[in-house]
Amino acid sequence: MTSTPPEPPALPTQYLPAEVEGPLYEQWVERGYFTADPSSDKPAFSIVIPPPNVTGSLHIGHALEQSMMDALSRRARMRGFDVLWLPGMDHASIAVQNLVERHLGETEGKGRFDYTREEFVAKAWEWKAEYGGKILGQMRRLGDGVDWSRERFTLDEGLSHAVQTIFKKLYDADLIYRAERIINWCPRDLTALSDAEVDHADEPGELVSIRYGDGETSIVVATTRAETMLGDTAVAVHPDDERYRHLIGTLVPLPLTNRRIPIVADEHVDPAFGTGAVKVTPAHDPNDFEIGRRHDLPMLTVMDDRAAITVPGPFNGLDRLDARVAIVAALREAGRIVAEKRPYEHAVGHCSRCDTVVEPRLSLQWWVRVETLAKAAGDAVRDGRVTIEPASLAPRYFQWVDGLRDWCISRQLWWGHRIPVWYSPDGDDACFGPDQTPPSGWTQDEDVLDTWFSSALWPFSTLGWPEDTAELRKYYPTTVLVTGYDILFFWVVRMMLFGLYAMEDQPPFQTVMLHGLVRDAHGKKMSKSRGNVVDPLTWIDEYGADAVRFSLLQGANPGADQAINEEWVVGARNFCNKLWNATRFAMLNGASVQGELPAEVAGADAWILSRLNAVIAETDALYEKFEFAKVADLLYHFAWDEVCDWYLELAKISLPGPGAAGTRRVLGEVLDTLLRLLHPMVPFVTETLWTALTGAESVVIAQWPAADPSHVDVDAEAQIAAVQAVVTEVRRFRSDQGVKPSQRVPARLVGADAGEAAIRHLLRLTEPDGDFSATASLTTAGGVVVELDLSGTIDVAAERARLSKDLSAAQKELATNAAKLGNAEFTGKAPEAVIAKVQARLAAAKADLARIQAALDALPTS
RNA sequence: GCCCCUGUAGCUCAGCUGGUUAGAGCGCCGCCUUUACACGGCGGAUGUCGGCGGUUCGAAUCCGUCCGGGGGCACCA
Repeated sequence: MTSTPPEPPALPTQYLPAEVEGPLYEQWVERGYFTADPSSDKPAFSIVIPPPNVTGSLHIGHALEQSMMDALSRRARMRGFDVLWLPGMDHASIAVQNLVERHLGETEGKGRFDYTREEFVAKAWEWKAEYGGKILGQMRRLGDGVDWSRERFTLDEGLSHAVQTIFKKLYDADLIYRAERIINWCPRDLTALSDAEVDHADEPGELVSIRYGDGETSIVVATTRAETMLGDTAVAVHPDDERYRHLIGTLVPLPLTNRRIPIVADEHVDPAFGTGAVKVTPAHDPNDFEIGRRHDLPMLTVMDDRAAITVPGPFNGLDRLDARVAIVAALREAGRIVAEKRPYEHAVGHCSRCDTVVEPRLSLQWWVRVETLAKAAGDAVRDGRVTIEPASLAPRYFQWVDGLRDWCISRQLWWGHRIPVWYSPDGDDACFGPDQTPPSGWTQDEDVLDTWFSSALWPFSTLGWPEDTAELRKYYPTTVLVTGYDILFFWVVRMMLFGLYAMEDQPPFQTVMLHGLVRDAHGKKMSKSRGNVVDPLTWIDEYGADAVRFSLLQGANPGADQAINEEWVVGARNFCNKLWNATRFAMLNGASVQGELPAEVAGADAWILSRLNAVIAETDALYEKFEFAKVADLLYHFAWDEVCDWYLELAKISLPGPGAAGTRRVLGEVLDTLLRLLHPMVPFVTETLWTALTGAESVVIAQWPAADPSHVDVDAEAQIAAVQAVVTEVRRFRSDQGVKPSQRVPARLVGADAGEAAIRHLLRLTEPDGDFSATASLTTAGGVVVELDLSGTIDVAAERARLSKDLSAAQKELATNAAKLGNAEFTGKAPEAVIAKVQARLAAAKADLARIQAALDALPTS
């Protein structure tokens, strides 16, 4: 596809991302670069995107996560894989329903129950069409190379089919069941929640001790939820508790009611806590529910679904919090309050969606029986079929998966996958698969499934399961899952449960790569209330997508949180500009990318090819471990320090000379390779530059660089290292002496050998002329002597300070190493190589010391 | 209560299996219109590696302990 090498377009002196990004992205998509091809012979590399909420917009965490996935998949494509990066969105049941409700309240002034179910769901789809999916456009801004032809939505027909299929499969296997249990109920959203959807927070409440009964047979209980006493059906004590043994089996009158409740013995009670006696409200507390089951106690529900009291009498209709105050007041008046502790810090569960205090409530719901599924999910990681990166986060996975309790999957909502169970007029129930028709007269269960139920199927439902598709065969199990450690439980564990079950024990992914949270410049969590949330899109607008991507990847150490700040992005933008100008320089100087490399390379050319080879190998090794930060750091410093600061400067010597053709070819090779290495991280600027440099179609489909060990050149590396040492040292001298960088200084060099031309060029040293008089002589670290004619303008004090500093460093070095070698324990026990190294350092220190001392002695005494 | 992570330069972080004068980015100081780039170049300063103790010839790195941050799980009547 290469066209004839074009005339090098005149690049402006600055990279302007806004002008190239949009058109480039559209071009990539149109050319089908991101479209997977299951029929190709190439091996598969697949990633499914963690589906963002259809309501969502791109936040900085997405930007990080997607930058990682894009880098991995772009690199895989260049390495010759058939890449599928599958995009899509989650229907986000509760979140969307709440948004749509609010929207309808604002636009039509109506509430949810003013609509029929069908009307409401239709409104939700309208809402989705109009406002949903904003994030998809933003992903394009970031440059995500996803396969848009395979975009999925969790409420799509195909995915719904998958949901119904697996529900039936689990139902038939008795792994889904319906039962009345204590669930987490949100009195605002009017739905059940899973344990994972409840956030616990310590809050100041009250601990009230209440005396039940009178005299010898009375018993004092402590509670933070006095209002639930109306539903008490027992008092429990520990069976071994001597204080209460005589009361076990007796009945005690329940205050404010005319009921008498039994005192029961239960191991669950901690005799050391409070009074050692617990009021038991089986219908409003999970532990009490268990006690109630063990003792066959009545389960008395005393609140409605909005958490208002339903017991006839003075408290009827009161909200639970008002009821708490009223009931404590009534008990106090009745002389039943023994103690009150206020504030009393204790954990309270909140709805993760709307922050309302969750009400534990006895309720008939659908559940997934997780025991065998969770065992399989744990084993898949234990036996190495799935790797968790970084390994340090594996314990957290096991903490979740090994302690998993049955999962409440039904939600009293309308937006979502409706439970595929129907009831006969006689009350029988049956589950029907997607291809089955329930008998007429049967009615479907009213509830929908937890959003995470369909997300759990994502790695295979998106590939066509339960149909036996080419996609499913080729891309499952997916290669790697990239997601935040904060979502391990919500999503990763559940994909493992269902993936292993549905796909014949094949896990949904081979590796789970967990990243951390993006925090603000000071490592603080971003939140609206703190006001420290940053919008990646404003940064993309200002600095370009590549700058945002690169700055995020620069901080991305596996599993660790990272800070981000606008200054980081500026730095990354500057880096892109550096690449821009390096390529611009190369093109202005006739860099060539065609044909073989010169057979003989020497000096800087040999050195940079040797370094390039090492950098390729290192980059590959780091990518295998998902060390994005280290890849970014490596390429940043190679590009900036070695290529730009040294190689380009050195190349300026030979470019006009007789070796120009060879250097032009090496220069082209270096830039070509560097741009390919960087493309997965900074796709736009590399595409712009690489196509301009090479005239080829696109770096997106270019080949990933391969290390070539034949380029290793130890001598050239040593030669350039020596040049760098001499140049740095003389520059420092010049700087200390106040000699301007541009000033040319006559000089005589001794011992510089092949490096002399380079040293002269970089230091702007001219050949000694007729009246050359060495007024300064520097013997540098490599033994190279540089004599300079500064016409007697040496600043002796500055020079003495400089040399004295070097002298003390050398003395310290000498002493450290001499001490080591003088230690028989060290020489006796340390490995050969370490001793040799110390000896070499000692010798070098001695030489330095002599050299510096001589220079000091040569200074005129002022 | 159990478990995990973490404390390194002003800030944010690398330094894994112990062995150069402990590094980077940003910031800071000085010099510079040197013909790719001032979104730049060159030079420079800055750390008793949280404290104490131990293992070792040798500890930022391993062990113990204490102090300080962050997080997960369970319980919280």
